[in-house]
Amino acid sequence: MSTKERILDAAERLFAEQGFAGTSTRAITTAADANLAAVNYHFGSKESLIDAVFTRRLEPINRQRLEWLDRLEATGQPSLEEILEAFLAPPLRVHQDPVEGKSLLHVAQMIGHATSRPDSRIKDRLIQQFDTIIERFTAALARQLPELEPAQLLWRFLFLIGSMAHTMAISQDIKRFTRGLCDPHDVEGLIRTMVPYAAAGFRAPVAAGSGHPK
Amino acid sequence: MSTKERILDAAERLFAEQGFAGTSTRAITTAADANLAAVNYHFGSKESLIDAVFTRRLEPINRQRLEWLDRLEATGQPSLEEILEAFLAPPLRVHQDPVEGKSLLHVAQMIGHATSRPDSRIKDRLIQQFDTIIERFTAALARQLPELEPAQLLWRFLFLIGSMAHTMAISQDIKRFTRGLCDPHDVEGLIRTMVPYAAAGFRAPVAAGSGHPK
DNA sequence: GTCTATAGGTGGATAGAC
DNA sequence: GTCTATCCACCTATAGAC
Repeated sequence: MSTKERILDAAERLFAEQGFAGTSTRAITTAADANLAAVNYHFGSKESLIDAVFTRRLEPINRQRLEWLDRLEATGQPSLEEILEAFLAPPLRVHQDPVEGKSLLHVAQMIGHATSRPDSRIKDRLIQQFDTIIERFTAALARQLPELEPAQLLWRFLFLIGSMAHTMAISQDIKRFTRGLCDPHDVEGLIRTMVPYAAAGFRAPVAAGSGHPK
Repeated sequence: MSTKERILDAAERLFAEQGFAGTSTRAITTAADANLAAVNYHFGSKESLIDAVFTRRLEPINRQRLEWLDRLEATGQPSLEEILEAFLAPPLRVHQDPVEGKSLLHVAQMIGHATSRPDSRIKDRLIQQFDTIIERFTAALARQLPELEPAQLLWRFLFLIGSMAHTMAISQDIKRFTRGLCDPHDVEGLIRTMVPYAAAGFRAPVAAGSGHPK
């Protein structure tokens, strides 16, 4: 494996475990069995390395989501459940993959670090990676739920993202939290749990006055 | 205002904005207009300061949740919507309060920082603050939904926590994300949106095989 | 591409005067 | 309780040999 790849792997793990500020390039190069100067040689700076770590994992997942949605829409109007599955399954499946699983756990934790920090350039560039995804999926959901006001649909989409992101970020604590009742490694079961939960939420009648005080 | 309080206020804001490792005690004491040695004098260490910042805000909110649930249960079996409101309204209301609002936004972001870091003592002590809450509310939900398997109920409770935590953590980006359609400052509207969404999710029929592969 | 060496800076924590 | 002064470990980044 090349030095560049070893650095990406080590950085991914350490950034997830300790945050960006909490991880020194020294720690990364040591863990990667590379020289201290290698980060700057291969990536230019610590910040560019962070971007590279994100892009390597997110690009394939978001491509999969869009291809899945493309396939669904090519054969007519997809159901609400199908749209939700196209959104949830790609990240959750990678998340659980025995080979790549840890990598996406780490990325989920890194996203937690980045989104928790309100004003960082890291976060801005991260959000760009999701622009197309948000646009395509909200459009598909709106076609399936024409009665739902746009603001309500967006709120519910945010709730869905929160459920997914939170589940992934704390997956290693879920067993302890639930005293072993919930098994985060059973991803197909998790998908079959999350899709109906979210679908029912999206179909719920709007309470009087929600989000439209005037 | 005492030096101790000024340090807590400054630390809360800076930890939220920049994470724990990204915030130096120097930055905190400068922002608090206090002496560099004051953090160690009043709190002993940076880590104990982090704990103090969390406890100051979380303790009253979790007390409010439990009192609300106590009142509900004193007058019979509360409805699913009432239980969810008792769980969601206290943090969301503080979150939006003109005086204390920023403080809880900061705590939400700090929770994001802490939960994103898998192995920290900070996270362990943070989780303890929620032990009673989780126990009492899952029990109340289970009484209201006796047909739902315990594992399914816990999954759905995790989804709810994710929706709430995520909404609070990114509240300052919601306007931008939704092109102004969703207004995170309309908390009563948000509560009236989130409660029916989650209630419908909790009541959704369980898909075949979810969470019980064997 | 990889190494050593080092510059130049910031970190948490403390000692001891007031 | 608050201050100054200081210790020393650690940080990112770069220069320059190989």
